[in-house]
This record gives sequence, C-alpha cells and structure tokens, in this order.
Amino acid sequence: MNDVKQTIAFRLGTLGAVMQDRFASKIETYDLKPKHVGLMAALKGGTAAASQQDLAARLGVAPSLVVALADHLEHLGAVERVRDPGDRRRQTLTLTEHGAALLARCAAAAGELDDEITASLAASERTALRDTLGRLAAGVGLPS
Amino acid sequence: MNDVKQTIAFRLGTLGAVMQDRFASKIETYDLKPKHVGLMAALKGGTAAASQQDLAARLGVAPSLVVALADHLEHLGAVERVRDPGDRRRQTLTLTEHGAALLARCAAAAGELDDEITASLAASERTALRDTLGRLAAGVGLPS
DNA sequence: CTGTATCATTCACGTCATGAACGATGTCAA
DNA sequence: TTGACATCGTTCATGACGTGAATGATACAG
Repeated sequence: MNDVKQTIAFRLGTLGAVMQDRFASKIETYDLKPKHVGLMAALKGGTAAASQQDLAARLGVAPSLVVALADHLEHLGAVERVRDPGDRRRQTLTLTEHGAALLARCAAAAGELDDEITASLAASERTALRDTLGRLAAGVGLPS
Repeated sequence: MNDVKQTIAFRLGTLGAVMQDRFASKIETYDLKPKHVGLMAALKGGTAAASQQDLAARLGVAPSLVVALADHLEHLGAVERVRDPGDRRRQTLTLTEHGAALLARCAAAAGELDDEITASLAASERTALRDTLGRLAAGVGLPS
C-alpha cells in the first residue's frame, strides 16, 4: 500500500486542521480565534515583557498580524499595551487579569476537546501521546 | 500551570499547521497542494468510481472546491473526468497512471517528512504515535 | 408532461495572512 | 552635535483560500 494517508505527517496535518476548527468553535463565544489564544499563551509563558516583534518571531507570523491580534485583545481588555520606557519604539504586551481568566477558560475548552477526542484511548496512551507531541513540537522549534 | 500549550488539542493544531506547511513546500515542485494530495488519496482508496459530491463529503469541503481541485489535477493529467453513463449528471473521477505515480512521490515526500520530525523518537514510539493518530483520525470520522 | 430534486459549475464574497511603505525612535560614527 | 542608517509598530494593498448562492443540465415521481 504505502499510503500517504497513513503517514504521520499527513495525519498530523488533517487532524490538526480538525482540531483547529473544533477549538475555534469552542472559543468563539469569547470572541477569540486560535491565534489570539496562542498570543495570550505566549504572553503568559514569557518571563520578560514581550515586544510585538518577539511575539511575531515566537508565533512564526508577520509582525503586522500581531498588531491585529493585539488590537483585538486590547479591545477585549485582555491585554495591555505599554511603551517600553527603555526603548520607546517597543510596545510591551502584558496579560491583564481578565486576559488570564479568558486564557484559563480557553485552556478548559482545550481540555474538554482532549477528553472528547481521546475518549477511546487508554490513559497511558493519552499521556504517551501528549508527551510525544510535546517532543515533536520542541523538535520543530515551537514554543513550549 | 494547566497550560493551553500543553494540551493535546492545541499541540495537534500547531503541529498540524507546521506539517501542512512543510509538506506543501515538499510537493510544490509537482505543482500540488496538500488538498490535491488528499483528493488523489481518496481516489486511490475508493473502490467504486467516486462522484465529486462523494469526494466533497469525504474530504469535508464544499463541492465547488472539488471542482477547482479536479480542474487542476485534470490539467496535470493526474485525473480523468468521465460522465457516469448511468447518471449523466455525475462526473466520476479516476486516477490516471500518471496520477498514481504523482501520488507515490507525494507519499515518499510525506515519508521523508516523517523521518525528519521523528528523528529523535525511538522506533517503538514512532509506531505507537502512528497507530494512535490513526485511531484519533478514525474517531473524528476522517477517511483512513 | 410537469414539477421538483440533484449534480457540476461559475461567480461574488469574506476571511486570513503577508510584504511593502511609512513615521517615530534609537544608534553609531565622524 | 549631526547625519546616516537600523529597528519597531502601524497601515494599506494585495493575494490565497474556501464558502454559499445562483445557474444549467439531468433525473425522477406523480
């Protein structure tokens, strides 16, 4: 056979698209898209206050997209934009309390999604999958 | 922590996007996009000659998109469109020899990609991952 | 034969993300 | 200090992608 469809890469691609869609519909009540969540998550993980350029590099998107995402998150009150006093070109983004709460709800939604799709898996397989995916993500340079 | 980023759903989403991109750049020399490969793979797997409606349903896309994909594949000589004599509204798509060869190259490309991203994994983990992903895909109703 | 449903196709549209241009700010050398 | 150049955030025009409504051809029930 040697089928494309049974390849890890292809399955990750198609499954990833489905996950994105399902996650998107779960969080649309918060007026958020997956990329917004990605941005907030990067903000939470980051130790130092992040400039928009840094964020763009971490997320692997164009800086102009970060502007749009930050605009929306700021409008929701999830994020604050502050000029870096040390370098006034930079906008440092920080997560507000409301943003953290929102992020927590998104994490819960993702958790539900996990439960739904891994319902037929043994607990050991589930943790093995989570672990393996984490290493793959790290391998391709994705923020963990 | 309870981090979104460590969730299976989120990791599948981001990893899936990366895989799609990498796979797309591997096959762009054949003038193909991942969806074209998906269509050809569905064609190969299908026993009976498939109508475009069927394909659209299997792939989870709009029928009008199948038209565009089939147009391109037909132009490449990878697919043949034949009116179903039993129901002349239907166009049945079949994979040509050239299409099968193209599909094989795409399968090889996906295989290379597998090797690249799973280089740091033990062979047992790799097969476990492939198996688990297959079951997840089946669980969400994806064609296997 | 007539009305209705189904298929493939076309077309206008919305969404998403990018890259080029621009103004503001920083930096470095003369 | 001043002038050249780099960097940051922002705006804007543009292209890629997929959808849904409208259309014409064909099937089918009454």
